[in-house]
Amino acid sequence: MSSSGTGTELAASLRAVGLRVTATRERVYAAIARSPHATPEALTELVNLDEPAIPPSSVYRALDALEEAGLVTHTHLDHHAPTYHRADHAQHLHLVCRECGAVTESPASVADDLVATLADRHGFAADVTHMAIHGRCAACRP
Amino acid sequence: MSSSGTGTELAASLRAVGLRVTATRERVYAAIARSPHATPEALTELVNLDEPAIPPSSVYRALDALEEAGLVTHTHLDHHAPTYHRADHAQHLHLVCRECGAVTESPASVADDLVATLADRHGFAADVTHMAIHGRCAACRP
DNA sequence: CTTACTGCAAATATTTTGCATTTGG
DNA sequence: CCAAATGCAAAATATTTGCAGTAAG
Repeated sequence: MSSSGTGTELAASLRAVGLRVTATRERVYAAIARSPHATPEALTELVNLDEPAIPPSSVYRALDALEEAGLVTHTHLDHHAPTYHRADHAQHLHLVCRECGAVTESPASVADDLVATLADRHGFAADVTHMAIHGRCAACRP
Repeated sequence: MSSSGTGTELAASLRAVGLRVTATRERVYAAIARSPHATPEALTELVNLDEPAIPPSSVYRALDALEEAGLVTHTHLDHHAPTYHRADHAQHLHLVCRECGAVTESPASVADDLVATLADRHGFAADVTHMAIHGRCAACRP
């Protein structure tokens, strides 16, 4: 049980949807695990601390593959910035400070009431796992 | 009180922050009022049903100006799509269907509990007005 | 008048795609 | 082996910017 069996899960999840296990996908997945809330650009940089370098286009394709395998999800925390995180670490909401940009996490359960209300009133099945809430964090409040 | 004095409010809000009142800004603002949740691209198209045509770059600049004047706000409902709405019509959340893309609105008050909880547990002042919730709408559920 | 705004076109930034080559299963 | 994935470079998309002319105040 060296490193929580993550490598094995990655292989299994990819194969389960008919995708291959490649070095590129392993490296991108490892980078996401190391750096939650990272953008594709940031992940490219992070991944390329090691060689051989992986071009941005391949990072994008790896992200698609990982997402298709259900290993990662992405959220749009701000403008041009999809951020990726591991699916098994996704049960939280993102509190994005409009002031300093800090991203805090909160357990998804705080939104249970809201989810129930939306299901009730609109028949809408909300996935709060993908939710970003903007506002002002404790540190940036007067 | 013909049309709720909107034209006057626009002029006043722009001037209040030292911006000028121009035909471009009036037309873009009118388009937003007519079509909530529209992207810059959609607004450009809508605005250009009348002539003279306004180029995209000017629409972007008008949106910036209107936002700076506090007349409109924008939200990111999905990938490359900031959507604009009038600030005085913004007290709602956006329920975005991942299936069909439909955007439903729900009064912001349904999130009151959540807002209170986040303030309580994280000292985070959430602005649910800018919140998009992804999921599946009633029509797209089995 | 004076400075901000606009239109146009070119520049940026970001993500996607075609295709020959490599590699996983 | 065969199909899928990669690397590279070029294309597509979205947004920003420089500048000279126009118009708001």
